[in-house]
Amino acid sequence: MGVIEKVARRTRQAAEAEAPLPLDQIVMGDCIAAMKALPSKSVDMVFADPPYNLQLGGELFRPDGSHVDAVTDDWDKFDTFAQYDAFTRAWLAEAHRILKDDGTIWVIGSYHNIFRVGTAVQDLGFWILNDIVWRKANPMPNFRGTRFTNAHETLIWASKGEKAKYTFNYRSMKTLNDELQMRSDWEFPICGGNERLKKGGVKVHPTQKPEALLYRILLACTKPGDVVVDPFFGTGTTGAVARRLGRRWIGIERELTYVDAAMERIAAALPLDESALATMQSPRSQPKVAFGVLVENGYLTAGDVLTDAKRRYRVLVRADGSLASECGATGSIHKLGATLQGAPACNGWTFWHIERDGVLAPIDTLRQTYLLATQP
Amino acid sequence: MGVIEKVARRTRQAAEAEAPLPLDQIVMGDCIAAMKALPSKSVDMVFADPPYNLQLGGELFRPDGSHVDAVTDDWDKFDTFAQYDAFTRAWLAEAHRILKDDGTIWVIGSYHNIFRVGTAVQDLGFWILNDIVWRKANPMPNFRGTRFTNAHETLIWASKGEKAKYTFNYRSMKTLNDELQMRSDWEFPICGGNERLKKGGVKVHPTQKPEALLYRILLACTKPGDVVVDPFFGTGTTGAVARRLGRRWIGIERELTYVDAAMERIAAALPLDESALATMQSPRSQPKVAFGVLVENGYLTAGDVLTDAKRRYRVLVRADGSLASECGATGSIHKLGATLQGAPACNGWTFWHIERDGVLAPIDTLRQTYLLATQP
DNA sequence: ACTCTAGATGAATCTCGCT
DNA sequence: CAGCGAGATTCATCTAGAG
Repeated sequence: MGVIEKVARRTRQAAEAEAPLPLDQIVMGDCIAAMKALPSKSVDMVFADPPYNLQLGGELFRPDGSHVDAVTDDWDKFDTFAQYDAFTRAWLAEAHRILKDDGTIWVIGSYHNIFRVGTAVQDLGFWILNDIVWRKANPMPNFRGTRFTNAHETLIWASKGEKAKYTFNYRSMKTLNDELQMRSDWEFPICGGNERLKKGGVKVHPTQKPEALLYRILLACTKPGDVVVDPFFGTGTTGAVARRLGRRWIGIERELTYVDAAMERIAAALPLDESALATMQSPRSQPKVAFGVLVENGYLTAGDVLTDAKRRYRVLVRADGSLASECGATGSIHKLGATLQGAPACNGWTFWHIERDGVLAPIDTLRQTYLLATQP
Repeated sequence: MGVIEKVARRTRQAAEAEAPLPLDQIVMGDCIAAMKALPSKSVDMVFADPPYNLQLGGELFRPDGSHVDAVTDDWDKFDTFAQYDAFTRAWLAEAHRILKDDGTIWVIGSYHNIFRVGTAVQDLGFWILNDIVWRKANPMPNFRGTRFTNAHETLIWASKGEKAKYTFNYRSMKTLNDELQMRSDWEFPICGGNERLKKGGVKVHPTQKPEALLYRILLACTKPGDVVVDPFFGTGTTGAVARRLGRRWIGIERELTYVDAAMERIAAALPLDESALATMQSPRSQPKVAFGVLVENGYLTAGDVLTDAKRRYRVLVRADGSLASECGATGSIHKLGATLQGAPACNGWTFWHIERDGVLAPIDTLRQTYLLATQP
């Protein structure tokens, strides 16, 4: 190491010692440059909600003709995967540097970007602890019927390295989950209602995250007084939740509109009210079982014959859980029951029966058997 | 049949005879070499359950210590991930080659490998259609309480390219899910009970996948008779389900123990008969009925009045099956519906209604009636 | 004040076949 | 290959306004 490097190094160390962390503040500017200004090994968590690189095509309309408001912001535009990867690795490298050795990072994304983010996370030496699935209670449907409803997003939780220590408040999570271990799949509604920031009736940010999500993350993986950095601060969900939970925060954001909204929001951050707390509870897995699930799991087999209690109607179970009558009519258990009876509606679970061991039993008993076998 | 056709046909048969697909067979050996022996663009789906690279932590990484040169350490990590990546890209490239242009690939993995797999999938030109989460109803708990219970695995579904066509049986999936769109999060129990293959009380394969998972995948994304290749066949879940559902399969596997177990298992899998195999069809694949045909056949008469459900618009049916509004606008049922609403598009079948016996019903019901009356 | 209904909307890689 | 036209396609939740 030459003299110049030595001097430069000493100067930088001195500068770091002098520069205090901009705690509970928003730093305006590019996230990579802003993180470079923070000292090494100085923060306890990085929570990042980077651009997803959606690559959307043309306009999309709902079946009722209304227009879908897509994410068309410039900050989500990248020309190539290589460009997105370079950006990802640059900000992740800075995140790694500013984290204390026992700090952790959280990143959220969708299938558009999360695989590239995860690969970069591993390549930079982070050690993945869990991937977490946010199951959306109310996702936007797939309006054209071309794919499965995109009903979840993925989060990655990683420590600084394989042997690194990290904070995990196991008891808090177990308590939050009715004395069952917290699983890697979490269900929350998307951000809406009063929580969704609006200005003039228009949403301020296209992708505001629910506070319940950040609440669980900060509660699980930080201690009171810990410092959380959010390099893509947006409208400041991380800051608002951190303040409520007694954590310190640093936000980095380029857009003035978002910064203004975030400042106002965090200043007003009130203790979580009861309705918000209610959404924190992990809902018991839904007792609802679709008829098709029984076919998939072998409780019924395609080809089985169902009848009503008086054996007036006779139908065949098909591979996809639809029923087919001898007269050619087909449909779900409810629809076909209604059609054959000429009724407006029908509860297929109690209407249709299957003969087992000479006894005619409603198919609802099969559902009960399935639930008993799979519910904890 | 003319001479030319006969010759062409014989030549094609000869070509196929030289390199026939090993349908409904297990090919023993390395998956990359075995796929290389298959012709290009010859199969409809690849389902892959590759090694999860779980050994990365113990065997491929050096322990983290201050005495180890940081640069060398990073190099080492990159090198070992590179090995897994090279293997992944090699078999994915072969999968891409053997797939027909309208074929799709499914890959399952966990956080240990799925990010690397997903990145490779994208880099090879595949176009991700969905990522699917398999929520385990009964996952293994995290015994040491150090992380969230790892309660899911991730699947990637991708077409050969952005503009590629693919099979998605939307109606079947909606029926299977009680008339709601099938979401990207699926819940199944892990493979156990009678389904779990055992020999001498010990499980034959450590990661046998549940048949219900493959059942949904094959039902959703293949047609009867389609060919599915599984390059990591294991104990043959893919083959067993494919046989039951009337799909053809090709398994590739190195371990003799697994091959033996798979052969026995698949032989015992009973194919469903044709009527049970039938599924709900999308309207697109049903015979098309032009609106004019209903007029021609007296299901509607020129001069009949149609309105929308709320009776905001009122139009007259004309002899050629076009509609005429009081304001002078005319057009097909779709076009006029769109014009009057000022919408970009409109489904006239569900938009326009006719009053019969005091009840307002969509004209689509007339089409259903016509189809029932005329279909064999 | 409360109920009911109609309308709006959310990180979305969202048609197909013929000319 | 671009353009055009037929016709297929949505779930949970919140808000506003009517009753």
